[in-house]
Parts: sequence; C-alpha cells; structure tokens
Amino acid sequence: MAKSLPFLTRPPNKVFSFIALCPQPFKIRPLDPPPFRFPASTLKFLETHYSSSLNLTTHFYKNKDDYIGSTFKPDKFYASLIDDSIHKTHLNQIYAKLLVTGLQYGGFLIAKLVNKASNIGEVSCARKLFDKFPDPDVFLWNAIVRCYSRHGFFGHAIEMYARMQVACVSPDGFSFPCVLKACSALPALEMGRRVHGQIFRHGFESDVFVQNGLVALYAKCGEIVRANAVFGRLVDRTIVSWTSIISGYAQNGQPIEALRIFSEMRKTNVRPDWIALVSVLRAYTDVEDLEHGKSIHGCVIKMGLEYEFDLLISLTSLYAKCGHVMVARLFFNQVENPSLIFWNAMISGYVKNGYAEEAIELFRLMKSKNIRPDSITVTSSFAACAQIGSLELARWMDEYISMSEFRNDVIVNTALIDTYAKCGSVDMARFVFDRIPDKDVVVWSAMMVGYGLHGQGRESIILFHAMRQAGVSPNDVTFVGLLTACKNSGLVEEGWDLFHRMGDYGIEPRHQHYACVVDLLGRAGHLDRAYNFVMNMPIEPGVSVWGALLSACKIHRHVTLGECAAERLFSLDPYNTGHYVQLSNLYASSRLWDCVAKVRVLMKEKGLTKHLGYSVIEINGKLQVFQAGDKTHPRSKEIFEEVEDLERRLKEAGFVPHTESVLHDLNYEETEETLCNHSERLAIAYGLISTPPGTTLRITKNLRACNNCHAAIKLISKLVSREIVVRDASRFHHFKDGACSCGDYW
DNA sequence: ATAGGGTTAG
Repeated sequence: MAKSLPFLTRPPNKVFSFIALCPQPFKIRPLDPPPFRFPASTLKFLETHYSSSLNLTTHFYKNKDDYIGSTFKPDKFYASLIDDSIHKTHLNQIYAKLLVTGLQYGGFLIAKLVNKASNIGEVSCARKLFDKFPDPDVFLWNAIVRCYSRHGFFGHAIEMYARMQVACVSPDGFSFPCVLKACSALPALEMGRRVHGQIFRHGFESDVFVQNGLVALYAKCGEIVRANAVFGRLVDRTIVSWTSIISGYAQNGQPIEALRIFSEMRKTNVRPDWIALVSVLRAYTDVEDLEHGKSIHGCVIKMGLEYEFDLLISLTSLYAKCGHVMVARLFFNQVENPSLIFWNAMISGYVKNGYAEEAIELFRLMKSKNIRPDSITVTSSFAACAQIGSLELARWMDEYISMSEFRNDVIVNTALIDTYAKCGSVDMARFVFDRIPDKDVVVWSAMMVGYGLHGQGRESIILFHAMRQAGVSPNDVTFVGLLTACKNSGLVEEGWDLFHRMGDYGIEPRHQHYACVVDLLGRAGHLDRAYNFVMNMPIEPGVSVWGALLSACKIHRHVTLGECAAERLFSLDPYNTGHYVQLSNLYASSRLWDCVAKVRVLMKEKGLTKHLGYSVIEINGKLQVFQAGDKTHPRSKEIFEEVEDLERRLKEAGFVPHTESVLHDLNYEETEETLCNHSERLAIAYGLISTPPGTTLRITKNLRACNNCHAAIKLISKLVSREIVVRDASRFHHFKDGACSCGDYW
C-alpha cells in the first residue's frame, strides 16, 4: 500500500526552503543612475521635522532615487514612507507629523495609512486614523470597509458601508466586493439583496469582481439557484467565478453538481488554481469518492502544488473521510507547524472512522504544544470521548472547558450534554443543560436524545412540552430523540401520537423516524401493525426500517416476516454482517437449527465473520478491555475466582441460566466453556475486586447484552449491593437492587 | 495616488 503512494515522501524542509528562496520585494532601478542632488533646504526640513525613531536617514539613502533631480515634494515623500514594513508606532508618528506640519494633502494619504494599518492587522488603529479625518472620500471609506471585512468584523463593515451612503458618497467597483464579503460571511441575505440593487443602479452589472461577490453571497446564503443565475449571466468568467459556484454547490449539499461544473470548466481555457482544487476536493470528500479524489491529487502534483498547506488539509480530509486515516496522518506529519484547521481535520477524521483514542491522543498532543483549540476542536474531541464512553474522560474534558473561553459556548456545551449522556451520566448531562441560559433547539434535542438513550421516555416528553412552553420550535432531530426515547421505554401510543404530530410543525419524517416507529411497534409485539406501516410508507423503506422490523421479529419469533425483512436487507446491504447474525438469531430463538446452519454457510460464502464481542471497564482512569474467556489480564486468576464465586452465589439465590438458545445465538460471544465467561462478567468481576464497596461499575460493550447475562447482572447488582451501568450497542442499562432501568424492554 | 473577489475543519 505504501508503495502505491509514493507522493507521501517529502524532501526535507522543502516547504520552508521555498520561502527562503522567495525574492525580497525591491524595486529594480535603471542602470547608471543620475548623480544624487538633494537640495540642502530639503535636508534641513527633514531634519527639523522627523524624529530619529523613524530612521529616516536610512530610508532616504535607500530610496534616494525617488528624489533625485526633482524638488522635494512632501506628499510624495509621505506616500513613500508608508510602505509594507511600517509599524504601529510609525503610523501614529506619521499621522502626527501630517497634522503638526499642517500638511493636509487630501484623503489619499490617510487612505494609504488605513490600508497599511489593515495589512498589519491594526484594526482599531485604522479606525482611529479614519475617525480623525473629517470628510472621507470614497477611497477612505473603501479602506475602512475593507479593513473590517478582512479581519472578521463583518457587522462593522456593513455599518460603515451604510454610513458611507448617509454621507452621500457613491460606492464604486471596489466598495461592493468588500461589503458583499461581509454580507456572505454573516450571512446577511437581506442586506446583500439591497447591495445587489445598488450594484444594478450604479451600473456594475458587468464588473466581474462585483459579480463574483454576488455569486459567493447567494451561494453562502443557500440561494444556489440565484447564485447560478448570476453566474450564468457572467460573460468573462475567471477562475474565481468558477470557484465560487463550485464551492457553492459543494457547500449546499450538491457535490455531484459541483463536480459537473468543474468538468465544464475544464473544457474552457480557465486553469484551476489551488483554491479551485480545494473546493473540488471538498466535493469528492463529501461523496467519499476516493478514486476521483486521487486523480485530483495527481493534478495537484502535476501542478507542483503538493506542498500548499491548504491543499494538504483538503487531501487529509479526503483520505481520512474515505477511511484511510493512516494515509491522512502521513500528510499531517509532513507539516511541521500544522494550522488549527489542520489539527481539526485530523482529529475529526479519526473520530469519523471510530479512532476515538487516536483523536484524544492528538488533542492531548495539541495541548502539550500549547496550541489553542477552538470550539470545533473541542466539539470533535467530545465526540471521541462519547465514542469511548469514558465518564472519567468526560469529566476531565468538562474541567478543561470550564477553565477555557468555551465555558459559555452553546455548541460546546451541547456536545458536553451529548457526551455525558453517552458516557452514562444523564444527571451530569441535565446539570449542563440547566446551566445553559439561552437554549436553542439543538440543546433541547440533545437532552431529549440523552433521556432516550437511558430509556427515560417520560422525561423526554416532559422536556418536549417545556421546550414548546419556552417558545422553541422542534426540528427533525428533536423527533428522532423523542421517538428513540419512546421506543426505548415502551411508550407505544405516545410515540405513535408524536410521530403523527410532526406535520403540525412542518417537519417531514425521514428514514430514521420511520425506523423508530417500526421499532416502537415491533418491539411492543405489534408486528402486523409495523408491517402495514412499512407497506404504506410514502418513501422507499431503507436498511434502517427493514433492520428494525427484523430485530422485532427476532424478539417475538416471527420467522416468516423476519425472513421477508432479511431478504430485503440482503439485497440492499449484502455485506453487513449484522443482518445475517440477526436472521440466524431469529432461527435460533425458534430452534430451527438447520436454518441457523444455512445462514452460517451463507456468511462463509460471502467471507463474512461475526464481530468479536468485548467489554470495557474503566478503573482509575485506565480502560481495561475483556473478551470472552479472556485470561490475558495480570490479575486473571483473581478475576476468575471472583467470576466463580459470583456464579455460586447466583445459583444459591436460585438463578437458573437459560443456556440452549443463547449458546446458538451468533450475536453473543461463543465460548467452549460456560456462559459466565462472557466479557461483561469478567469486566464486572474485575471491577468488584478493584474498587471499594458501593462504587458504581460502568461498562461499555460493543454488542448487545445476551438474555442470560442481562438476567444475571440484575441479580448480581442486588447480591453485591452495587449499581452497574452497562452501555450496549444501542442504549444504557442501569442495574440496581435486582432490576434494570430498561424494564427488560430492549 | 489608493484598494477588490474564491478555499479547507464541524
């Protein structure tokens, strides 16, 4: 594999040596310059008027050609002082001199000063300079609008643009792109529309810079049809026009159309540059088309752009999203000082592919290098934390957030609610929820999903009513949360009712909602109702819907309907092990051993193997993984003694294991020995011998708990007086005093 | 005399 990717080797330090080779921006003078004749009066004037801190002498001798043979022109002199190497102190000094010497040469010098201040990021300094000038002309107005929109102060940019019109200064072809950029960044569609009208009235209908700004504006505001209309009227399209419309389609969830326009562009003689390739790569990343993405990668190399930082980020996202996280990491490692966006791309790439530990590791590395994360970094790291399911890790992250600038960030706190819920503490999730002052629909929905995971359906519905009282409208995710909560709690009629009220809020049910309803009905044993529901769906039932039906058939041993669902699943999703396992389990529960064997043969033919089961328990901040019959732990002997002791106490308490169907159940962990060797039992035993009495044990499983273990753990919780929290593949079980929070409804 | 547009993480 490494051989097929020769582009990953990088000559040492090439990225940086290229910068060193970049020529300094000096002016080339004609050979044989005339002799230097600077009038004595000028030198005297300069000496009396300038402080040494400006180091003017050096400046003169460096630029003396500018003054040769001509009388000293102060305005030209000032203009030449304001070059790119200017510092903030110099800006103020020059401005002071302008006032003191009474040299008012019109707005252009101030405009130049403001632009230079903007270039070096001195936004407030630029504004101060602007404010001192009483009667700004269009150059000066443009300078301040541009300064604000370049540095992310979009509201200020729009405000200054509006004030310019109050001052009766007509905008020109340079004003529009700046204010349009501000409008698209916010986004402020209404303001953008007004600007569009002004552009029309001022006759900039064929200015390509202005029109590109409009394309970007409508694309960013989701008005892709309008963006395309403006693009369609453009006669001389530049690479920027094409990039704007391509990225517009890519950002509005139409990557295929974006790619079609790119291929259209390739028929013209406009050559893509690196920004265009970034947009195209994003589209291929969205559709997870690695093959075409690789061909763009080839383009990148051919054009000699393989060391462009931003293209490396795009390539990293592409390979990571397509599952090649190792390749992505090689790109990441090539760069000595990755930007924040680069770190975020790598972390989220890991999270998307289930490499949660690597993601957390990278987050820690970032912290150790004192790189400041942003809310995206933190949100992705929380997602990793939720995947692992470690409550300790969630607490650590929470503590970190509470001391950071993200303490009051709504998006981060929403991620924290989700993380706490997925790490087993619905109470901590609620605590975070309660302290958020202005809850938006995502915050409410996250909490409802959290209750759903823990089977607290009533709480979820109460929250829904509270949300409506607070005047917040639900969205489609809200209903996913509610329906999940209902199906996990057996609230059939409540869920059914909520599903039918989605239309009242103008929300069209998606696959997930239909799947929830099928699950809701099916699990409660209303299999015929569920089947009728599927048959009358307005959209084609997909994998999730048939999967829910099959799983309901397994619980209620409805073989014929289950076979029907399985048949659909095998044609829709032929290489997913889970469906075969479910069907096999259905046969096993009905004691159809021949059929079980047939499914196993079918799986073998397709080269499918069942997933290995494992359980994870966290002791003193360390995650310990167990598989069935696992003897690898250093304290293995003690663990097995504890397992046997538990088994003995279970029998004494009258527990009767139901072995037969479970032993043939492919979903669960096969072992030649006894059922009590299942991984969660080992994890529980290890937890019991490693923690003080009364400590809650928290276990995460990759599969669903088997019937036998579920029954056993209920009793164990009573025998050892411990609360045991188990996260299985789809939900939480809280075992306490011989009962489980799921009410055996799972 | 002065200056402008497009991109990547979630």
